[in-house]
Amino acid sequence: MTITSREGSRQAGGAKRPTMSDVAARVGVSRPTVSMVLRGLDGPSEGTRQQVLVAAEELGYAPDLSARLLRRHRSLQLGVVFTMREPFHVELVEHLYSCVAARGYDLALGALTPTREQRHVVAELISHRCEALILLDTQDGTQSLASAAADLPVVQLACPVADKSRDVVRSDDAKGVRQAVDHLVELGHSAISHVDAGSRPGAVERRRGYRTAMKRHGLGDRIDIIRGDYTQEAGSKAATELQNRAARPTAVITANDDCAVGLIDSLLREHVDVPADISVVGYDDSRLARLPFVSLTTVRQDAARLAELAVDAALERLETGRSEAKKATLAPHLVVRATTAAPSS
Amino acid sequence: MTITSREGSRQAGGAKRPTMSDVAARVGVSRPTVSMVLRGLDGPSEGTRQQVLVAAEELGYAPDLSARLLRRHRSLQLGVVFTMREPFHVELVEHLYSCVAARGYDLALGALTPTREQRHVVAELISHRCEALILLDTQDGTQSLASAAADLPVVQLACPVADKSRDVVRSDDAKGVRQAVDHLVELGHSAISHVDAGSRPGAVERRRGYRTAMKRHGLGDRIDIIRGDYTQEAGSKAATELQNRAARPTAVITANDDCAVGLIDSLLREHVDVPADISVVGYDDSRLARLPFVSLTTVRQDAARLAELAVDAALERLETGRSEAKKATLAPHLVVRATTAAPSS
DNA sequence: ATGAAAGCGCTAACAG
DNA sequence: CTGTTAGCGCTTTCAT
Repeated sequence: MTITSREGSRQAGGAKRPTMSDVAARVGVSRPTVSMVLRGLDGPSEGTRQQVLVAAEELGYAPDLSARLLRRHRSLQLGVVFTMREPFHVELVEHLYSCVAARGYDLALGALTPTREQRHVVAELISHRCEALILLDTQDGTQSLASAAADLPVVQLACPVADKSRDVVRSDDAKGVRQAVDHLVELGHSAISHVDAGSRPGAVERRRGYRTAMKRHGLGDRIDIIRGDYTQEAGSKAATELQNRAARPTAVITANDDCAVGLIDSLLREHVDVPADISVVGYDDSRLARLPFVSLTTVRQDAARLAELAVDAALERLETGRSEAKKATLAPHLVVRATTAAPSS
Repeated sequence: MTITSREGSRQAGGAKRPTMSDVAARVGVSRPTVSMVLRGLDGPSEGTRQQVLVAAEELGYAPDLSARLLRRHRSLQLGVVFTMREPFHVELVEHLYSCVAARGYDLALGALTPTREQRHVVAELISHRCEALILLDTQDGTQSLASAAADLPVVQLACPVADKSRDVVRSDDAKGVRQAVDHLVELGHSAISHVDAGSRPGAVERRRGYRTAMKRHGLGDRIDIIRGDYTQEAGSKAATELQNRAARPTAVITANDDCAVGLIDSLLREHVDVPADISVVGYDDSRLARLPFVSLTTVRQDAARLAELAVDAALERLETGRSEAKKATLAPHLVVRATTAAPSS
């Protein structure tokens, strides 16, 4: 076999990638045959199949997904809008990866960063022909999506927003916080504060759950909400605020695990002991909370299950054509570890 | 929705996406004209231009990147292989995003997760026709890339591996650790341990830097390396190991900031004070280290600059056809904060 | 300044 | 079981 001109002019970045025709030519079959072998369809005989696979391997053939997509009108990709800085998002995305893989789809990551806001990220995912969008954050509310993603299934994962037309998969955050309050009250606490997450997604619900639970225990007048965020820094700031007060609460329910850890660390540095001097509850049961030395009492969200439900919701729309919005709410549950104890009287 | 005129059965999702032909038809011009307007090329008159833009907007037209790529033979995408769980990677990726955007390229994220190893991730990026690869991790060494990415420019960012043909952009880790040792020695320490990152990328260099610096200070016989990792958990384990010893070192240089924080927190919980009882140095100067309540003495790597150099290296290969490997090494520098002090007694 | 035609790499539909 | 044909949505080249 003669050397083609292509293989001859091999340069940095210049080497042409082998195409399906190249593989076909090498084996002496037609393109469609190669296509079928590579996609694992049956039809081609075992002999051809082997030859094709060998040839593809030898040539270093890699399928061109763009061309495939163009022809098939299906990208089999789900777009995910998320924040890499948030560990819980990362955890969800990892689960999303395994879910979609098991169902023959793929994930296209659209990371929100300081330089890329939701509007931009969503447009990009749409241009890549994602078939559905899974949002882990709703940065500028629901607005910027309205036009762009009008025709696309959109699932909001763990970020409830008032949009009746959209699928929402989430944990019952109010209930989760209520469990935390119940736990603390049982331990004997009554001065229970809440460090919230301001206007971030989910914060409203957690705040409401806190208020409701406090009132139910007759502690309505002890309600104390400290403005925070889903970050360690916010927890640290909250610690400072607490230290500046005349009277410290005996327990704090934080916005999430990161916030809790920030709070605890700052307190430790000022020799305020957790849980001896103050009890702290996190939220998410992220990897962080489970670390042996953190051992945080926290409200567990089942990330794997949330991811699964979100993927199911998206694929259901795609494959069965469902068009009514579906809301799935999982029950969270409290995981008691080492950061909560009875108040020292 | 009801059945549309042209084709009866639609995929779930309903309305067919408008194509360039639709926009062209609406305005009454040809496809190429629309194409040029949308790409901002000059040629079309100002009148047509406006009409096209309006029509595109009204129809909710979004370009199909796959089709564009197929025709242009350029994806203008750089693939990034990284680990979402590592904060420093996240930081680098955020910088990469702004770098490539400024140069007219885009990023395709390939996240390594427990279910997706490097081999798979790289294959995926290649199938998406990325023009170059930026690796922030070399999970299974350099091997699995050999065949797949033979013809693709590959830049290793902050993960030096012995591959002479590849571009490498990194900090001089050995030097960074040396600065940390120097600092501690100046403070009066001599029992300085190192928690390393085992076989993770970069660990070898940092270990070597530690050894060299210790010897240079005549502390060759005090060399003490504790096996660790780039995680808070590893730091915590190291703390446990230290506590089990007869004599504790007075200072520890950790694998990275996460590891340092894990170490510090575990020590704090056992009422070992940092820096009073033991000094701790991190590595990376990540967001974590800069948090006011952490205020970690650490070795700063210039993430923004590293990202920039990596993108430059990749684009240089693509655009100028450079083919010799290029190694760029930045000088890190020590940032002294609150976790180091003179040894007590 | 604009249009017509060709074709990128692949797969669906049909022929043989 | 395998080959032929056509065309996805876009951009390039060339003609007008």
